[in-house]
Amino acid sequence: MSKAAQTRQFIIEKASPLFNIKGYDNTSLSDIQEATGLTKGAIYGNFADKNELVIAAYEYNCALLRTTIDEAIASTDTAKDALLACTGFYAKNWPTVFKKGGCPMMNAAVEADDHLHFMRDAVRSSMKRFIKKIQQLIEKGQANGEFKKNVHSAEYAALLFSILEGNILLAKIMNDPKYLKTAATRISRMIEEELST
Amino acid sequence: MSKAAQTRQFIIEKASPLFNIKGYDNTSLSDIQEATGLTKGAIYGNFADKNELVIAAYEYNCALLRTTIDEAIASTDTAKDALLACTGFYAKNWPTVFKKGGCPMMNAAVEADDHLHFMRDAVRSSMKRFIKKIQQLIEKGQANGEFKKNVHSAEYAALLFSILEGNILLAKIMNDPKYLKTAATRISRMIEEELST
DNA sequence: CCAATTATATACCGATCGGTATATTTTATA
DNA sequence: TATAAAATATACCGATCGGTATATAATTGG
Repeated sequence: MSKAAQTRQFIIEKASPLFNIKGYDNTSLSDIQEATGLTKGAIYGNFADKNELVIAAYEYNCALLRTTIDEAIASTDTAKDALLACTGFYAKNWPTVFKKGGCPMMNAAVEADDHLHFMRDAVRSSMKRFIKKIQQLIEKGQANGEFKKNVHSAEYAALLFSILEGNILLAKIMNDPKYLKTAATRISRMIEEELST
Repeated sequence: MSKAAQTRQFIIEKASPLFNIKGYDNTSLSDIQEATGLTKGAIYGNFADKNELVIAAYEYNCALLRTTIDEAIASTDTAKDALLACTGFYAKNWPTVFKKGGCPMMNAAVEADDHLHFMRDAVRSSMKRFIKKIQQLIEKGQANGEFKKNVHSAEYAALLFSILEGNILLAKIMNDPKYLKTAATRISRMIEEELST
């Protein structure tokens, strides 16, 4: 890896939590200078403009989330447990996630359709990807007989995702993780009563 | 109403949709000047600073939403229909709501815990108020025998709210109201199968 | 190890931000 | 209608924003 590539990665790693906590628009270049200890020369030598860094940082935030959730999924045996691990991730890791600014998709989503339109596609595809992951877990369960086959997997996945996000919103603004517990309990119940055979 | 009070109200009415669409932070004083046709003199003559206007506009956005939903509720007879009217509001009025920037509570919530901390209390209490409205509709149904009494009304109200908000988030970023329909269908089913006696 | 290249630092730019002091206009009152 | 008071317009302020041209330093290949 060339020196510049290293620096680029370093900038992304230092900037991404800032973006997720302070907001992509509200985080300034000087914030990033401070966090990295670098100057504008180094930053603009590695990114064409702030937007490029914003996108890269957002992708990094999502990738980090994905990796962690994939690990949780990997250590399960059944589709049901995998689904629980995936949807229960936020409830289980709330202090950590909260400290890092909450769900990157939700945070970016609001800014994206407010005014940072250039990142809307990135937000959309990361959300679709997440929902698709849930969908595939459902379908896996349907294929191996764990889950009922008459459930519309895509629609159901989106529903689970929205319950999750809605409760994250509440938990964050109220500063109370009890909402995440409610969400986890509800989803667990839905899996038990509506999905499981 | 004095001239200044009139102007103050006029500014709030013109600024509030802007804030909800562009974001409270991203909407500048010059945006507001343009929208009102007034100058900074008039604006700062009626508000101590931008924050005061932001709070006033947010309250106005919430009050508007509340009024419309209350009207929908008023034209119902049963607790069940009232609950459906309340939770189905966004699905029914999506084009209008969408054009106005979506749910004011969600929009403000993300900005509030990102960096506009001064409006966090306002967001919290408006959300609590909305959830309480749902809760009271549930309790009304429990009192008159429409709903089962073993449901935790407050918790259940928060759950319905989060399903609603989660789907609004999805609908907005994906620009697809189908998610709102899913939410409405799901909530309708929950009322039928879990609440109704 | 030296030169060419790449990467980073420095100093600056125009635009825009929220906010304010003051001048001017409009409103209300006597 | 004259005048005091209130409301609005104008012109400006310092700070900060993203971005860039250029100077300096670090890296790399021969």
